[in-house]
Amino acid sequence: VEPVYFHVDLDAFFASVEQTDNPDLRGKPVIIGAAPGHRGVVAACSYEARTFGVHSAMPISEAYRRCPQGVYLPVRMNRYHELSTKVMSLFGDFTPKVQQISVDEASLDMTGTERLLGPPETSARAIKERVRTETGLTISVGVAPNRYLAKLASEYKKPDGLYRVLEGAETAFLDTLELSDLWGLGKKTRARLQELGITSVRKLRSESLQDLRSKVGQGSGSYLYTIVRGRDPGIYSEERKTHSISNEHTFEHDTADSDKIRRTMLSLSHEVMFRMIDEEIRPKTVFIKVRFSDFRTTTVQRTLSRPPAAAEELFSYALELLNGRWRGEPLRLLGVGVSATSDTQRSDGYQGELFDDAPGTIGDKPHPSTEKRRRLEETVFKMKRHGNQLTKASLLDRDKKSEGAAE
DNA sequence: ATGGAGTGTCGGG
DNA sequence: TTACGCCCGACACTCCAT
Repeated sequence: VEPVYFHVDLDAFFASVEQTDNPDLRGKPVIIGAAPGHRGVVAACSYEARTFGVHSAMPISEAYRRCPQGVYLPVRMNRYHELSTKVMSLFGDFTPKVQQISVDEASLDMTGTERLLGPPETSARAIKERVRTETGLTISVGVAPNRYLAKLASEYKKPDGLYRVLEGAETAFLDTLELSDLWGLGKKTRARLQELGITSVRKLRSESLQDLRSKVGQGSGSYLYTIVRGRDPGIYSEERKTHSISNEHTFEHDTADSDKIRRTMLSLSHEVMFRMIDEEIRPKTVFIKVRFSDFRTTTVQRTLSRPPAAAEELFSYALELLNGRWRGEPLRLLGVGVSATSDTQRSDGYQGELFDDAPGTIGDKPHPSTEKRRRLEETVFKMKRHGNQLTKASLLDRDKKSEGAAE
């Protein structure tokens, strides 16, 4: 049986939810994110807003300049999560092989469903219709012989799109795209390729694996070589555990107030420790992140002999790291994090003790506030949506196998 | 050679 | 006077130890 994958993407998700929840907003430029006048960016915006040149990740101040008549709304992650769960469960009626990629995306293995559901175009239309009638939301569906191409296909006809890349038409499809349409090929790599005289997918495909690897690096070289041939680089491979947890904060105004900085550091540390315990991971490396007024950003890390056992302990290590790097200049951002580099951080029966017998454990603290729980849920969810992403290492291994002859 | 640690870069949701 | 969040994983590069 020929493999068939669907990539499903909810259109302008956050903004669409706001518009279906409040019909007054339909047809209007809706911008979700920080409030105008504050530091922050656009998390999502409606297609109406996009006609003003607004797009996600744009500084909110810039968005406001371009679209002062827009309706600016805060992120209501709980509500989006709710609808996301509903939509994801609908996909389960079409195939058991649903991989949620993020809050608004899923990759479906539809191989072998034809006998039951009809050809891919038919089942794709059925899914779109089902989501629309049950939630009022529109989705874009990409159909292809592998997950990577399905992802690109879902972008191809947005919004409310449906596009299929047939077997045998992979490279022809890719040749209709710009380099910037390729997932995993960002601005910097594009600039590097431009320097090398590579400005199209076709040209990129004409480069040898060896050249690509030497010019853009081993990992990226193999990756690019794979994707321009319409092969799956494995961006949605199965496994994936959390390796790091971090919490950072941009001050409303840059500050050199050491008391304020200490207090911020402490609350960031508490949040990180809370999530460490909640997710049952035991990372041994502590790091801090500092951003200065001029946007220069630096991280400092230190590996411990055992995981920090309490927020206060994490806080004291973080403070030490800060002292090594901060000379009293105003700070724009402060972050605290933990990561597990080498040895596994998998939860097992043994881990409880390390927390239990540590001094000042979180165990004798009161229950986290409702607000804190809510934020935790949001954060955990946001992190989980990254849980199915590409491991470039595994890609490299795959490549060494499949391209061994070329090496 | 190999691998850990530390720092920074890149790409993405 | 003026922008630029928050969080994640992978990787390059360097220094260092084995």
